[in-house]
Amino acid sequence: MRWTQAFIPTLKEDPADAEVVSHKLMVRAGMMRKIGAGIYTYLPLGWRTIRKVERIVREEMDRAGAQELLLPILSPSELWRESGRWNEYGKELMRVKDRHEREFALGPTHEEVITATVRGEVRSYRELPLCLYQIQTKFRDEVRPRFGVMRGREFTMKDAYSFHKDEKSLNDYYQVMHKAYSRIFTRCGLDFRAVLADPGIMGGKDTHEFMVLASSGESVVISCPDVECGYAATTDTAIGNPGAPSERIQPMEKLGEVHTPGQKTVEEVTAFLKVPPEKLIKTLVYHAGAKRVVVLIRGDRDVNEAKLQKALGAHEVLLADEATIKKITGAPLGFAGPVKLAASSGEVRIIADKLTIEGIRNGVTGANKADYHLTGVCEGRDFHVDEWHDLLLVREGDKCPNCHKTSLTAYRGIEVGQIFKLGKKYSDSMQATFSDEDGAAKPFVMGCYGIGVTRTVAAAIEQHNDEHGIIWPISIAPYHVEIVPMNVSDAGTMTVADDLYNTLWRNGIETIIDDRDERPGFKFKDADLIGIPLRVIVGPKGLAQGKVELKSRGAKETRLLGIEGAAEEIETMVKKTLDDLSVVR
RNA sequence: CGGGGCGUAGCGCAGAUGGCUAGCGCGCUUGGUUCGGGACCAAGAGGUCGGCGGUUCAAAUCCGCCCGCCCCGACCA
Repeated sequence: MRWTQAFIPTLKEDPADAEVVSHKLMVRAGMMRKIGAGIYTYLPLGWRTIRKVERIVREEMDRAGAQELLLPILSPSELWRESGRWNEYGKELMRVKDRHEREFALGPTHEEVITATVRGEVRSYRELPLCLYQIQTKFRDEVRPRFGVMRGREFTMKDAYSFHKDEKSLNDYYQVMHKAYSRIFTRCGLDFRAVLADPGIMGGKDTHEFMVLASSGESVVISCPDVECGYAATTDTAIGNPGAPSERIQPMEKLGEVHTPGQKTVEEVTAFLKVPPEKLIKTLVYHAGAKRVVVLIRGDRDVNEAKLQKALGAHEVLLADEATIKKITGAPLGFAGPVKLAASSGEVRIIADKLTIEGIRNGVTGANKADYHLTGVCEGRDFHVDEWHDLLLVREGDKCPNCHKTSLTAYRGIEVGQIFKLGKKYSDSMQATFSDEDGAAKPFVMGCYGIGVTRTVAAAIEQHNDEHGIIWPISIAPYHVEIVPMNVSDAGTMTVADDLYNTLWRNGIETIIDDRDERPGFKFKDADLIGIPLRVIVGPKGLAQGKVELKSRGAKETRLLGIEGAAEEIETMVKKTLDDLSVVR
C-alpha cells in the first residue's frame, strides 16, 4: 500500500472520550472510529489486524478438527424460549420485532441456533464427535460499554460448538480446544494464562477463561506462584483456604453482653473491645430476589457476592438497607448477630462461610440490640447455621487451596477467550438427540468455545505499546514492513524505495510505503504510532554507502543493509519472526 | 440502573457575571521558504454553540424538558 492512496487518518492528540491505551491508540493510529457507544467502524488498518487474528483462529480451529460455518445473526424468539434463555438472558439480549410483531434476538452467542441446526441432521453416534465454528459479529446490550472495543455492544467473536456422545469424548475434546486456544494466543504474541472460571449464564460445569495479563483488565485473577501447582482462578471462583483459625481449639468462654455505644463497624468494635478482627463474626443481611438471608463471615474477610449468588441460586444479591436490617434483627445497622436471630424471624435463613465461621469459638458479634455486642460466642452452642457454603472472597496472600503451600498472588487480566463444558443443558431443553450404539435416543453432550476477536486486538495493544504508539507482534501487524523514503522528490531515493517495495510484495511480504511529501520527523512519528514491526529508511545517509537502514519498531538501533540484498534479508527476518511466534510453549 | 462529569469548526480546547462580526492550537486549501524525529511565513476556507421550548430589547451564556457521550459500582468474549 502506498500511503498517499491509503485511508489511514492518524491523530496527533488522544481522543477525548478514550481512557485506556488500546482505545486511544486504535483511534489515533487510524484503525477505527466510534459511531455510537460501544459501536465502531473498523478502518482499513484496523480491519487488516482483525483479519490477521481471524486467520490465526481459523488455522488453529481447523487444525483442531473444527469446521467453519456461518449461522444467522437474527434468530426467532421461539428458539430462545425453548432453551429458556428468552427470559433468562435478561436485558443484555438485543431484541427486535419484524413488521408482523414477531420477536427476534440479535445473536449474543449461538447455542440455540447451532443446536437447532444440528438436531435432526446428526442422527448417529457414528457422526460424533462434531465441532462447528463461525466468526461473526455478536450483539450484546451491555449495561455499560467501555474501553473502546474491549466491551462493545457489537463485536467480532469466534464461537465453536462441539457435540459428543458422552462425557469422556467431551473431556478429551476440551483438552484439544485448550491446546488450540493456547496456540492461538501464543501466535498472537500475547502473555496469557488459562484460569478456572465461573460458568455464568452459559450453564455447564468446567470452564476456563483465557486471560491476557494487563493492568487495565477488568477481571482479577488469583494464582499460585508455584509453577508445579499452577492453580489459577478468577476471584469469582477462587476457592477459599484461609487456614485453620486458632479459636477452634480454645476452651469455650461464657456468653457475655457488653455495652458498645455507637460502635458499628468491624474497625470500631475491634478498637473498642481491643480484640483482633478475626474474632468478629460479621453479620450481613442480603436481599436475594424476593427473599432475605443473613450471611455470616469472619470480621477480617469479605463476602464474595458471586459465590453467594450461586449458593442461593439467585439472579442478584444486594445488601439490605437499614430499614430491612432493623426489621430482621430488631437493631439498627451495626448490631446484627446470629444469636437468637433465626428463632425470632422464622423464614430468614442463616447462611455462613464454612471456612471462617464453622467451629468458631469465643467470637464477638452484635447483640441484635442497639449499642450492645456479645462476646464468647461459639458456633453450635450459641447459634445455629442453616446452610454452609464457601463464600469467601479470596485475596492475595491467602494460602493456595490446591497445594496448600504457597501464598496466592493477584493480577488483572483481560478475558479474551473462554471454553466451557456445556453438558446437556441445550440438548436436553431443545430435545437434540442421536442414536447411541444400543439404538437409544440420547441427548448430545456439548461443549462451547469462544474467542473475542476484536477484544484480542485491543489486548494485544495493551501489552505491546510505548509512549510513541503501538508495537505490533508481527503475526497480527497490519503490515510487516514500512518503507520510509526520506525525500520523495529525489528520484534516486524513490527508485530504491519503489524497487524494494515491489520486490517485497512479490515475495509475500506485506509492505506499506510512506510516499507522502512530508518531513522525515513527521513520517517517523506516524510510523511509531501505527507500529509496523520493521521499518526501512531510504535516505541520503545510507544511500551514500549503497545501503538502506533497517529498524525494528521496538528497538533503538538501526542496521545497514546493502541495497541489493535488502529484500531477501528482510524476507528472511519476517518469516523467522513469524515462525518464532508459532512455537507453543 | 444508581452516582459523577461533559456536549462550542474534522480533532483537542477556551469563552459561562447574558451584550457588538464566537475565539485559540492542530488539521485542511493556496503560494513561498524549509527538509534524518510531528518546520516556518503569508493569505484563505470551515460553526443551526447537541436538540426543542421558555425568560429577555438581547442567550453559547439563565431556566425546563429531551438526546448523545465519558467515568465509578452489580455482568461477560
